[in-house]
Amino acid sequence: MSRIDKSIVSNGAVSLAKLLLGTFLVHRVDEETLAGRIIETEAYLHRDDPGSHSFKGQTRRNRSMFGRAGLAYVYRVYGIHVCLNVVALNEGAGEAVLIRAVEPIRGINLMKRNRGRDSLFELCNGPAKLTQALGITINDDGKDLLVDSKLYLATRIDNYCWQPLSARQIVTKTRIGLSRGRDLPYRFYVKDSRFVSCL
DNA sequence: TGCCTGATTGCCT
DNA sequence: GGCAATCAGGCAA
Repeated sequence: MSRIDKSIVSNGAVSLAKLLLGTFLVHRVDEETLAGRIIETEAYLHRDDPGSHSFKGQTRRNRSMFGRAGLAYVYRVYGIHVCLNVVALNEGAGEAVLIRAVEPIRGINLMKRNRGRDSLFELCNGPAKLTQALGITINDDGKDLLVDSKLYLATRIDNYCWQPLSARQIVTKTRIGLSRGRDLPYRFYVKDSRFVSCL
């Protein structure tokens, strides 16, 4: 088992958002392993980022976002969906990286059942789609993605192995769905991947 | 206490 | 392109 190293998540959110591209998100449920390759991320900072949940300070909802680097910050949005973040930098920094899209690698049949649809490209191409596909819930908020036995980040799975992407393999755009902070270039995705949430 | 909004998705026209 | 679903957090009163 090849976990993500602490030194990686100790980067700031912008740096971590790019480093996470190509790594693997793994969720073991019962006897099955659900896993995908991270294709699209967004960075959320603390001060100077009005689009971030942490911008106005710590609350009960965003408490995990101020936890130590590598924790999962899972929140409910629009009353229906949940989204998964990886906390960045260090405890108290209030920085995190939203996982927006994943390329399904393992457990695809279960993902299809969880999602109620069949197209490979519709399983994990959105922040709330991938949590649904991987069976991630609000109860996973605060779990340590570096050491948790069920939900964690990895640099290798099966024959797939992560190596950091070069700058020209990464596309930089503005973030999706924000009313504030929409001009900041904090969205990143793997160039030419068919698994992004949108272009 | 009440109102408004949202780091989304999917179905409708 | 429009819009409903659905509810907790945040803030005003």
